[in-house]
Amino acid sequence: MSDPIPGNDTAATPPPDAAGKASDFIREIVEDDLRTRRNDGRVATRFPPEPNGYLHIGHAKAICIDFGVADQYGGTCNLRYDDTNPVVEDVEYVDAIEADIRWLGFEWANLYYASDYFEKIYEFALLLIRKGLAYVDDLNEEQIREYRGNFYKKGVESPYRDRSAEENLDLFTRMRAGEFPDGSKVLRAKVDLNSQNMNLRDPLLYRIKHAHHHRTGDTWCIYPMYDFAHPLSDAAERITYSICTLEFEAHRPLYDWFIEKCDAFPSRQIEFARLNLTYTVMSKRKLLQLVQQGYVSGWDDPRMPTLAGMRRRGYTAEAVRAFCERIGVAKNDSVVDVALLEHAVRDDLNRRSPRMMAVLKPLRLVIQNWPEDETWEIDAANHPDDPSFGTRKVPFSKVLYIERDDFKEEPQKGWFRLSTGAEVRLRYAGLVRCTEVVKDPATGEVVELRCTMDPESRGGTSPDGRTVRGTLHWVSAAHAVDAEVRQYDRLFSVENPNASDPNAPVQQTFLDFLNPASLEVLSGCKVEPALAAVAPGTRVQFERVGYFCADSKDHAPGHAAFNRTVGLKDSWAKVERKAGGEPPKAKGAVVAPATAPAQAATTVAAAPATAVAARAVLKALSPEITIDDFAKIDLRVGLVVDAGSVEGAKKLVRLSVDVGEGRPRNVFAGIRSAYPDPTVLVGRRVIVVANLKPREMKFGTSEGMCLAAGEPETGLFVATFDGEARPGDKVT
RNA sequence: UCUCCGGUCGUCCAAUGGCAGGACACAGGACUUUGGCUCCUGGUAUCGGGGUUCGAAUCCCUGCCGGAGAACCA
Repeated sequence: MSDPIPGNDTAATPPPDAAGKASDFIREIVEDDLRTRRNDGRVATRFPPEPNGYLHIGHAKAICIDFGVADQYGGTCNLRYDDTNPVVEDVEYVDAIEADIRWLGFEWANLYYASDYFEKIYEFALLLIRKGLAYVDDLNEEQIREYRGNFYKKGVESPYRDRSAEENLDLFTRMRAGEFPDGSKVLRAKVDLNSQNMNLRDPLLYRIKHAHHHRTGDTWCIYPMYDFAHPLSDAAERITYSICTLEFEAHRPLYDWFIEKCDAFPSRQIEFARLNLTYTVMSKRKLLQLVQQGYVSGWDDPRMPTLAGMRRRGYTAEAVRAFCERIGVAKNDSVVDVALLEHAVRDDLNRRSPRMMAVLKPLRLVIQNWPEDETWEIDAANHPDDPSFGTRKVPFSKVLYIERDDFKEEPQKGWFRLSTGAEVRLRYAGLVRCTEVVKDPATGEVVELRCTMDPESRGGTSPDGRTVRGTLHWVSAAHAVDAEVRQYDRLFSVENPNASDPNAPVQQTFLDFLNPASLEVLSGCKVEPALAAVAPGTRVQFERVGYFCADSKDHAPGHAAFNRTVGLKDSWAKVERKAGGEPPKAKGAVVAPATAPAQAATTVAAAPATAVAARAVLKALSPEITIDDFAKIDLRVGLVVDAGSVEGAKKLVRLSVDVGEGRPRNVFAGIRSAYPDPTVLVGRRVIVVANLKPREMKFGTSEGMCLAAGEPETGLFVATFDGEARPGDKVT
């Protein structure tokens, strides 16, 4: 169990009655059934993705459960595409899904499509009609909703509920034959209109969709609903455990109802809590939005939680599987700390990555007592703890590059890297002491360090046994190869990007929490020759920096490109943080141009404007964000011409604001607590952020934001003012 | 307001009427030619109130909190 090597655990089938200690409640159920021979000792599961998106880390959890349970008990797991809704599905995703599952190290016993069973499912529908358990309903969508009632109101029977079996048979056959337009009729099951469980209030079985299906083409114009198709598909494959996520819990009674009434194979549905991760969004809709609107470069952008993205970032399948094991399986809604994922990948990569040296932000260092033209080929170990990784040659010469961050003119307490007069070890090479600092006379910037090397210390230790605590990585300038390094960080800057702040002046979306520093592209990095020569996809530890992999798309001879998978743990950063009393993580930090010699990062407060600018800039696809971008925010005087509350949204106020455009803008603001009667704002002047992309909201489109401020107790007040400023005037 | 599901360290998962344990995170220390790895140490939890019991995280009652539920989505 602790050894998640793909395929390694499939051969060993424990005897069904070997009462192993089940590791979670699902395996407990399976082991109970195995003991009682419930399915003749057979275990069959399935993984049922809908082909309308890429697989993400949440799917990985499901895959590990579905395939893992089958493997562990000598059973089988099928891959079955849940393709019952032709309008949202796309073949593009099918290949990607299969590649991702295989990458994780699983192989399906059979590959099916729910659409393979359309004919069978249709037969079951006829059976239910004959049994008087299904009827064709002519009510339209809205009427059905109306008749169905709600949590507090019982359902009312449709006037078509008592059609005879003959009439239903005739109508349903003609539905299939294409005699009726979309939406004109549906087939419904006759279950229980009084149930508190809405799923049982005569659920839909079939709807008419004259749509082309990616597999069945135009054969069908009626398509079964998930609730009907799923149990019957499971039955067709004689699935013993239909494992799914918690939101299907309320569907289980219906699942069982169909099995009973159709006399189908009784698969058992078991629900577990889906995976949530801090600093991550997992919904397909949101991931699709990030891709389609260009906030990321694609489904395989290394910042995406998709398996394709994680793979490109350098994650290993073993790390993902180890993570899935660590998080466990339960029914509690939970949010897993992304640090656990990061730990899993560090843990795996530490064992399996060769070490190499790369300098990300180079600073010249000259060894003054080293001969001008002498190159020393050092044999360096590729792994400090595992000799089987072997050694490589690393060239050393008079002029080197070290990391700019490894030198400080005025070191603070505890600093044991380089500073004026200090001695450090150059990894594998020897001990050097800094004797001189060369600065650019114009800017004062440090441009070069001059050092002397202790000739006795070749290799790294000195015969007198003195301790030198600092060890730096370096690259020989004459031999260095230039590389591009993409430093990836969390895509979102808040733990929960799904939750908007109720006090925010305008309702926020997850896009407002995008981390503007999620990608920092460094060019002109210096790497040792052996590193530039690795194949795309190769994973390496840059000593003292982090785990990186050569990009699978962009890394090529003549253009070295590496992605940071995850940084090394950095206990010095912790010390600095504590000393500085700074917050744990610089949030909303603005990234200086990557090529700039000094890092002129500016930190700004996490105000809405920041998020907006961050969005705009990310959208522009530039990794380089400057303070200038914030100057682009367009503030205008607005005159409130109408104001009112918003039906169904306690915190929102709808404002109609004249900003001198001939047509007033619609603006929603979460300021209701401060303005129980929003009409007091009519006639007031406010400050509007005018150059925002209109935001689609549940209640309408918001075409701007109003500047506001306030205390938690009082709620947010809109900044208003009187005077002669005209609507549309620029505010500076 | 109704129904269902859930509530254990900061986070995730165990303990299935009998010593509340592990991992991550955090804090301290040892070691170190990566401020990495490894090792040692530490703190921190049973949602509240009643009840049953020799004994309750576990069973019962009740309150509170969180999630899900009224798509011709899955």
